[in-house]
Amino acid sequence: MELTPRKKEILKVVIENYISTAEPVGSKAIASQLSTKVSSATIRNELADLVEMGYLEQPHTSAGRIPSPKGYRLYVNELMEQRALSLQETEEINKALQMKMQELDGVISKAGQMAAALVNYPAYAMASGTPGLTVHRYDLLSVDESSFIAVVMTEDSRVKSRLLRSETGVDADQLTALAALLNAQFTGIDETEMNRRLMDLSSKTPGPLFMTLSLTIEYTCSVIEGGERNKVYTTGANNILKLPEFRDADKAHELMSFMVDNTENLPVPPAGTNMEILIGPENVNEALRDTSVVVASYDIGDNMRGLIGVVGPTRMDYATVAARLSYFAEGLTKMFGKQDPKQDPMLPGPKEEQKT
Amino acid sequence: MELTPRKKEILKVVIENYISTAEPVGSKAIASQLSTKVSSATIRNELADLVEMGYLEQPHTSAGRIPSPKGYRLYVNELMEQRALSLQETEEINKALQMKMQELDGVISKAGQMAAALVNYPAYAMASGTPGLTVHRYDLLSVDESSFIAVVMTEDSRVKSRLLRSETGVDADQLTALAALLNAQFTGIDETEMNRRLMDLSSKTPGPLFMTLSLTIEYTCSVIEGGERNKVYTTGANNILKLPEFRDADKAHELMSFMVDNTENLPVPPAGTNMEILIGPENVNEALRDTSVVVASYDIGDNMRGLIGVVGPTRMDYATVAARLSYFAEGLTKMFGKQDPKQDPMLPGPKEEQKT
DNA sequence: TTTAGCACTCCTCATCCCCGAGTGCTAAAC
DNA sequence: GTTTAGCACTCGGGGATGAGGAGTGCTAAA
Repeated sequence: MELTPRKKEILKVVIENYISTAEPVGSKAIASQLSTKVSSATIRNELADLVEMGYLEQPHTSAGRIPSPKGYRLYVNELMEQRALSLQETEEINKALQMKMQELDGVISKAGQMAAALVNYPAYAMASGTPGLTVHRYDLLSVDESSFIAVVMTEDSRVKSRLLRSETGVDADQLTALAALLNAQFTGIDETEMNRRLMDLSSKTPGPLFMTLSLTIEYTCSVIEGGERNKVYTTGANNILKLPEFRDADKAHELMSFMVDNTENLPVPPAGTNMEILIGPENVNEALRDTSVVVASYDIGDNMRGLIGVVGPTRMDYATVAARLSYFAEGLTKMFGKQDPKQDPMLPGPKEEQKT
Repeated sequence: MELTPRKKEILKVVIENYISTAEPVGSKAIASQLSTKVSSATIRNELADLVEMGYLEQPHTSAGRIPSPKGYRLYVNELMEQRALSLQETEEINKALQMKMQELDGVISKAGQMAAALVNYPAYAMASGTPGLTVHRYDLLSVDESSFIAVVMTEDSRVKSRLLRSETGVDADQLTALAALLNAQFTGIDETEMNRRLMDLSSKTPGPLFMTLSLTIEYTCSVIEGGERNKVYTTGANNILKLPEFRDADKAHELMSFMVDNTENLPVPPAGTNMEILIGPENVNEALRDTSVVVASYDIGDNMRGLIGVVGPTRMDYATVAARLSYFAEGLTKMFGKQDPKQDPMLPGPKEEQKT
């Protein structure tokens, strides 16, 4: 059977009605919204065909039709009109983008929060890429006979520091020597290599100094391994409680628990694309098979990508969500990109405001 | 009318039954659980008195009794037995306490998460105290002709750093001079005073250098003002969906939204106490009047206090929650306190593990 | 003061039935 | 061949009804 233009139009009307009302759509209602005027009986014939073809479903014999995942997929791929954002919407998003995002630590979770607020669905945010971050430079600052400050600057120009305490004591000269050693031998390498070299040095270095060295390396490892990357932030989970499909507390609880616990299993868009929409069963995760996910990515610096995803019912307003999310992600990319290339892309220009 | 011991015992039985079942408790059920054997009719007489005195309520004439807030209050103050934690429970909490809490940034939210997991209710966490944090020491490290690293150590020994970029360029000598100036004139003072002194210097300092100076001060202000203090973290909100009183999605949504949005209005225990229990209408916040809140505090360093609060139905298991929360808070206090006093209390001992 | 007995209340749950929206099918019209 | 009107049918939603049962209050006796 063929998918005539009229069938497509009917499908579109059904989906858009269902998106806004969450209730099965009947033939009469469709007839009144169609561009060409036909009777409801004609629509019914078409609807029967669409059900047969798998684009629509019927909750029971005498109910209207609701879209199937296949129907949503066609809608998203072909029928959905690129929704133009209203001036008000763009302004709202721009305002959100102007939020001071000072440190990378914080940007990602903030982005998730704003995405959730933007679309009124739960959102998650994470960073991906740069699995092997390395250290670019070390500084050790003497504080007193037993403490010093370790300052570590990573390859991607983030700076982290911590007060460390050596039980054996360290003086300023030792720290200078140690910093030289670190900068010479412990830059540009990954964690395993660091530990290997540390082992090598264990015999050649005086005990107290080695203590201090390994302390610093230990801290360094925590910096390059930890941080915001790998972490997933979820927000706006409360939004799902407003949706009729989650009025059942058990369902809502299931999804929420999944989102906060199984953070590793959330969908990630394929490399090279900026946005992906996963509809219902297209999700690999069992817990998401009744929901849809829209994920957008933005660029942070050279080798790192931020991800913002939105989770909602399959009846999600794809056009609006996709439009807002992609505009927002583009804004984020621009925000990171527009910085002076010599400057660390993760840091704001000097003019930026400071208040939190 | 007098509150006889038997009345108290009955009240206690009613409350404990209601806590575990969430259903009105009848006279027969009470009779079977009382220490002295009396008939249900006797209980009914007593119940009628307790209702009259305001300790119990009756949903409708022929239902059992449920506790009123006044009843819960009496229970919490007098009747509730200090619940001893089982070995398993203490072990569980101890395990949670061993989680690596490396930086103050993170400890507070982590504490909230663990509290939520511990009691299966939504929890919030925040820090209070030290409104006027000041800077103890500055270091400026030259990176290239236009960038440098600012390292700021606060009075409470936290160290923060950031790569800054001066449009006008700075060399190492200038940075040294600037650092000396900062350490001489910008330590131990609060934000307003900082800005005042900065103003004073604006005319006396060469333009480019002043740019760099104000940039650094700007960053410093963001450090001492921002950070984890003042922020409130909420977690475990999904827990309420398991409770029968929140099966109604609207109620659950109302509470959840309140907890994520109105974070400033969450209850704080009065100074000088370690724990407070607020029952139903005792909460000032409108949105919390049907819920109870248990808040415990722990000490972080000298002039700072961490807060963990748990929100649940008035039918909350006060004995267990209070016991776990206070044990947990004590553990946190100890964890911060046991550190070498010379060492920054917010940082782990050198032996601590590093993996995240 | 306590207890047994009893009538009464009121919620819960299951059943039933009506109503209406919507369908599928058929036969006529275009 | 396609569209339309007509009509019988289906099925869920919602209100009415009634039995069952847990629990109460009251009274009178122990």
